[in-house]
Amino acid sequence: MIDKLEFLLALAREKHFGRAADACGVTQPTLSAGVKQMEETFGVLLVNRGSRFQSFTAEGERVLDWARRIVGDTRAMRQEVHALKHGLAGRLRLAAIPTALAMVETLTTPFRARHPEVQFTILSRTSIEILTQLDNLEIDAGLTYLDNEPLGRVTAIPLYTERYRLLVATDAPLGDRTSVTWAEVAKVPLCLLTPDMQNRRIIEQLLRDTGADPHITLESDSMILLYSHVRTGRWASVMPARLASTLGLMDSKMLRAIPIVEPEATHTIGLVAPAREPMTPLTAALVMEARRVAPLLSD
Amino acid sequence: MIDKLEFLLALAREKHFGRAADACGVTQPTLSAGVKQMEETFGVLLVNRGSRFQSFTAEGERVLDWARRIVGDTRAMRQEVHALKHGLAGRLRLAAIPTALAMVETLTTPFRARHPEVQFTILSRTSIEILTQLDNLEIDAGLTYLDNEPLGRVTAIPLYTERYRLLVATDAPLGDRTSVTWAEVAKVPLCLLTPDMQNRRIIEQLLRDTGADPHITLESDSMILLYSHVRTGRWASVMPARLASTLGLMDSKMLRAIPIVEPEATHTIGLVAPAREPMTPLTAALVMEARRVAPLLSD
DNA sequence: CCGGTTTAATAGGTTTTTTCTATCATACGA
DNA sequence: TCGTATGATAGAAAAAACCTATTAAACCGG
Repeated sequence: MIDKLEFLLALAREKHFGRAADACGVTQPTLSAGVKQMEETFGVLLVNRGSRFQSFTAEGERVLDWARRIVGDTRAMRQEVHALKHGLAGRLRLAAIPTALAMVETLTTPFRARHPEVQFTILSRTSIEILTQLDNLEIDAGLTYLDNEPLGRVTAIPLYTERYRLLVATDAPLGDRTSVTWAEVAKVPLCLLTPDMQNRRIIEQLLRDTGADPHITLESDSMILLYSHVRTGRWASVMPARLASTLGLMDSKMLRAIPIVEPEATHTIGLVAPAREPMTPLTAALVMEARRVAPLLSD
Repeated sequence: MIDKLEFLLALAREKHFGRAADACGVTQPTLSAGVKQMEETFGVLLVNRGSRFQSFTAEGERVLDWARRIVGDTRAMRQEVHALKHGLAGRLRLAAIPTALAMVETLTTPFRARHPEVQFTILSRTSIEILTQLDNLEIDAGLTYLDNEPLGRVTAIPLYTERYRLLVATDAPLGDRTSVTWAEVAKVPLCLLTPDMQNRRIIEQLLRDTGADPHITLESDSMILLYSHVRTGRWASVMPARLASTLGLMDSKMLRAIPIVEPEATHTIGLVAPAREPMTPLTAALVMEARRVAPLLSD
């Protein structure tokens, strides 16, 4: 039964019988049969199919909701029993927005010191992807904006506030300033994250609020790529202060991270975990670590 | 997997492999194998066995907790999907303390008018049994005291307050009074519920508070039996006012239900359902009915 | 201390269920 | 219209679940 519910979850995220079957480590006929069997026991169609996967029926969506809960609880149970016997162990699957990637370390380092048997998988994802994957049990927790877009059913622990800096080569325009305004930033060629990133949307909004038409001449989903382009002196970028200092840019002679004012915008970044009671032991431990670390990060 | 969890739940309430197997509709070796298999997949012993069932291990108790939740959610899922397709149907399993049995009708009658496909099973149980069976998913809801002993993790909907009456034959001692005190009640031969019933403990406490040593010369777990003994005129009993009126005693010339004062004690009786979110559709509907009915029952 | 009883584990065999491979039917796109 | 992608179906093989019968161990009353 629980295996069948996992089939349904896989189908929900892959929207494709074959790929869902792969994800579950079974063949496509096995998954098809599993779904069909659930439909027979419930006496209700769960999936609208034409010649391919189309969508879930209303009943299917409800079952999906329950499946998320039941599968999640089952995993939590396994993990908890294992932790009782062998201590906290296993793999924590995290996802973070690109601008938060550099600070994940402030969470993972003390966590690992406390629980050496725990392994991590950390992915760079958009804020929307983080929330979806959280819902679908694909990750255990995420690091994303808490105050900008609706979060859904999650537990949120604020970690720090993002303040924005103009990242620019020392010898480039504006490179010698101690502070700049958003209006000034809008006039220089910028490289930013791609528009599917919330950070990009935030910054673009701030730029447009000045009435200007910003020149975003390069975009990427990688902060490293942006960073390397700024080093050429031909682009500037905007990034959170904490990210800039973590990267050690403050020490560099070539690059500067200049506070951007008017307005001095801030956004809260924090840990989000599924709002389940009780949480899996690993997630609970991570949340506890986040609460411990948060005061050390506040400005 | 879920079947195995059901095995564990059955074992928890039967404390006996053979009886648990019977309850699950399988043979004893099947249940034994199921439990052993769980122990192997978890890598942990769940049950302490000597030559017979002894107890659950710490890990076993945790798994049991999860099992209650997961099995409950699975049933709720089935029920919900069925309700989506065919409307609210199925069997609602209730338990009520004996003194509340006569008023269950005020809940079931309007409920059945609204949902004709729903069937009921209603058992007479002690307040403690009700809470245990609620935990073990053996019943969907119960009717019991809300204000006297600790309830645990339940949703409680107050329905009415119990006030006490001396049930006595018209020609017996005290039979002609318009009100009596607890001290007077303590002096006549009484028949009451057995001491495992909370109602008995409440009344005995009230009697002892007067300093007297009450004569409880007959006890039973059946209100009907008590009632038939009072009719002989050789015993009196104490019962809630609402029960007395529901039984139509007020109309009878032979029996009277006389208010007991000093003090005029009251206890709240209500519906209790597992504090699960979301509830099964049947339980949710019953809770809604209880909320609807409650104002009509208040004095 | 000794047979009888209760209780759960084990062995062996049967049935049921699950899963796989291979193939087919259908729709979609170029 | 033909090639491709997708999911259903059929049939066989493998795995599992389950049952009956039996055994081993503890408990109990005399």
